[in-house]
Amino acid sequence: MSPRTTEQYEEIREAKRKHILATACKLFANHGFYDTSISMITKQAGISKGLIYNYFESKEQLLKSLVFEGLNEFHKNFDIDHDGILSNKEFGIYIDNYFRLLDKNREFWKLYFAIIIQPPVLRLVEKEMMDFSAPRAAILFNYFKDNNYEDPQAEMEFFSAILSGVAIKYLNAPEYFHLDKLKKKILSLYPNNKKQ
Amino acid sequence: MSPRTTEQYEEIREAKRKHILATACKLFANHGFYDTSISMITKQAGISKGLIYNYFESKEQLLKSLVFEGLNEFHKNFDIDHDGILSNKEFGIYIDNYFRLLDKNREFWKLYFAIIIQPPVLRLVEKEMMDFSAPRAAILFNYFKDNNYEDPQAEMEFFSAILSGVAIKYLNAPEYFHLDKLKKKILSLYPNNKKQ
Amino acid sequence: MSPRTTEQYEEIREAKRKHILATACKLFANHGFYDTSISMITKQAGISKGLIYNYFESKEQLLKSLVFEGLNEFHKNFDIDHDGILSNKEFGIYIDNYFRLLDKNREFWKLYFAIIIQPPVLRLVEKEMMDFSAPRAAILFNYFKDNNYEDPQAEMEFFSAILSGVAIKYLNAPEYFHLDKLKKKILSLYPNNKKQ
Amino acid sequence: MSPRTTEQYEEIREAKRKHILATACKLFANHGFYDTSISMITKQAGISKGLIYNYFESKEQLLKSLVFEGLNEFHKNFDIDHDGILSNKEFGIYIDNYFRLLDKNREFWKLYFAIIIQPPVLRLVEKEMMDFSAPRAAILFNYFKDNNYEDPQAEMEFFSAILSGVAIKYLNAPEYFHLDKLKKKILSLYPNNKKQ
DNA sequence: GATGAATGAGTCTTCATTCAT
DNA sequence: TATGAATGAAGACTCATTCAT
Repeated sequence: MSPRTTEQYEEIREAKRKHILATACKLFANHGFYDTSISMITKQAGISKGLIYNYFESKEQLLKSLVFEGLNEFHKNFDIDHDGILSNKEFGIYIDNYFRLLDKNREFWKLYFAIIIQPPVLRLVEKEMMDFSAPRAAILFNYFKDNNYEDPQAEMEFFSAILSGVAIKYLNAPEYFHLDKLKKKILSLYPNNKKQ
Repeated sequence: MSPRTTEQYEEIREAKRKHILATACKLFANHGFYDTSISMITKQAGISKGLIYNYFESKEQLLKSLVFEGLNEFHKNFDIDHDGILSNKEFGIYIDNYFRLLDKNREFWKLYFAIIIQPPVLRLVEKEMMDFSAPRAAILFNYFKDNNYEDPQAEMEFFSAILSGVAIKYLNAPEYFHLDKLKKKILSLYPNNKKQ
Repeated sequence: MSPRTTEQYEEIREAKRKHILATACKLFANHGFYDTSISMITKQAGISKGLIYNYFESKEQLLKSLVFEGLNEFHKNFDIDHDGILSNKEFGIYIDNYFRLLDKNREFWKLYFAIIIQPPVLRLVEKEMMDFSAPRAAILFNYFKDNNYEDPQAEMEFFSAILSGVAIKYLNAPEYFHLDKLKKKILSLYPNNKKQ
Repeated sequence: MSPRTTEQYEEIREAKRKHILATACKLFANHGFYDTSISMITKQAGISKGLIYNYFESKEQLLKSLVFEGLNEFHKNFDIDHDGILSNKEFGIYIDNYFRLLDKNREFWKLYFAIIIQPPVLRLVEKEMMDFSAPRAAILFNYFKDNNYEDPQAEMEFFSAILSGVAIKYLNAPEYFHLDKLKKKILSLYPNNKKQ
């Protein structure tokens, strides 16, 4: 058999990396960062304990990668044309996507909210978080300002709070909170994008 | 010398108990439950490591007491006359108190939200939490129903989500989120209590 | 009321001492020396934790007193006239008493055998034990020698072994081992004292 | 370099496991279960403190394994053909082996008797003990019954008591108790097997 | 790349003993 | 004499990480 090419190795490596990340995400989300041991992850992922350090420097780095790559994925759906301006259409799409991804990637978001609330874990990924949230906040501020809201800052804060609140409530008790109804309620508060 | 009287002992115990709880609350809130060791608490509280077990059965029990007594304190401000019905006035007072206590007991609420999002920690206090949230949800549902809201259930969920979202955002970045503006925004959504 | 006399105080003190010893004996026998804490003893005895140190120097000393005083009590029934010689009658009485006290003071004997088998506990009371067992062994040796047993030493060892074995088996499972039958069996091995 | 094969790992594990068991047996026998710390065992065995938990779930499990495997070893010498019936020959062999193994594995038997007498430790291994002693008692009962002893139950109890008593006395003071003489004495009580 | 045995610092918890009152 | 709060050393156990193979 001919030896594998470098690309093939890279592919295999990348696939295993993703596999480890996915396994860790599930476990972190359901057991918490501290109650998930490296052993649990490697056992669940079907690899040996030592191997994980071949892919990630440490447990902390694993978490960072997880959060960073997850947020990256999500960020693609915000300000789609990357012009720093949110059109009414983009605003509507954003809300749509928010709810869709919240439901689709429950585990990731559970992890995300657990992280931003737990100080010592947050510290680990603080920089990464800021890199995402700061520009997003600015863009939202401008959106409300451009749409002549009286107090765009307050509006932005309120809007962020609603989205976070809905997420937390839903993630915590998916059987009791109805995403579709909540989404409709939110959309009714921001009628602009309806006409779009 | 004769020994202290029972009352003297009880006073000492109660004072120290409160002192330990306050110390633990601060540390849990700022470092997280798992990153706060018993050693840290006792050192901070100025007592020996063993003594804490004279007051609390375990680290878990300490957390339970903390949550339970904190929620108890908070609960006093909801449905003040305990008739199971929320008048418009009580609804307004509730919002007032929510914001006031959120600011006043920031540490407790940081701890609270950290807990409800972290599965393994939540499990420890699940029962206590439920005993508080279930009746509260029911009363809110009735409030919206009695006030002829189209979908009281959705309204209740939405209202809960907003409150939680505001809390999380504020607790996470008090310097960036303006409680007074957010409160005004919320009140504007529920005009009934204005007229009261 | 007139103050108590010195003797009254002594009596009270002695009664409380005995009470503590009895409580400790029961607990040691049923839970083992290491699994019985000072707290357990004082709680069971209805006194405060500190008070026990007013009666016994330490947990170890408490054990020593327990064993020493118990053996002392038992020893009264051996070589009744203290002439260093065991008559056939005294031999028979000894066996009688052995079985009687084994049943009556089960707790003490459980403790006793637990002690002589557990090295670190034994070390604590080694001297006391030796002071009892050495002269007893000598007297038994002489008894078998005077009664013209072929190998008095072997006989003495065998006899001691039987008594210990019966005790251990019985104490361990009183419902399965029948003291009366075992006693009859032993007596049949040493017919001399029957004729007496 | 390629990793070790599964067999290599298993060999390493098994060897180390046996080494730990042997070390623990010696220490438990000489210091008692409670006075032997995990630290002592690992230090004596020349391994790190954590490693022992790679081989045994807990200190209790270590004890259980020790007792179970030791009794298993011993049991091989009882009712050799496993037909549930003890021939006179097997009875004699049993006594032979009992004395031989008592001397050879003194440490194990010290541990064994320390355990059956200490209630809290016994509780840990109760089931394992019963699984061994119950069938043995039954077989002995049948042996005495088949050999027309008047009261087979009493005989069985007596025989068990003697063996236990001899063991305890010998293990406690090997320099004072003469196994060979005691064995001869016992054999003289059960002459059947002499003719065999 | 892959394995899992090995390390050791750190965690929660217990408990005999002391001591101010 | 009597109380129980307080101490701190020591114990069992966990787990991220390393490393020989």
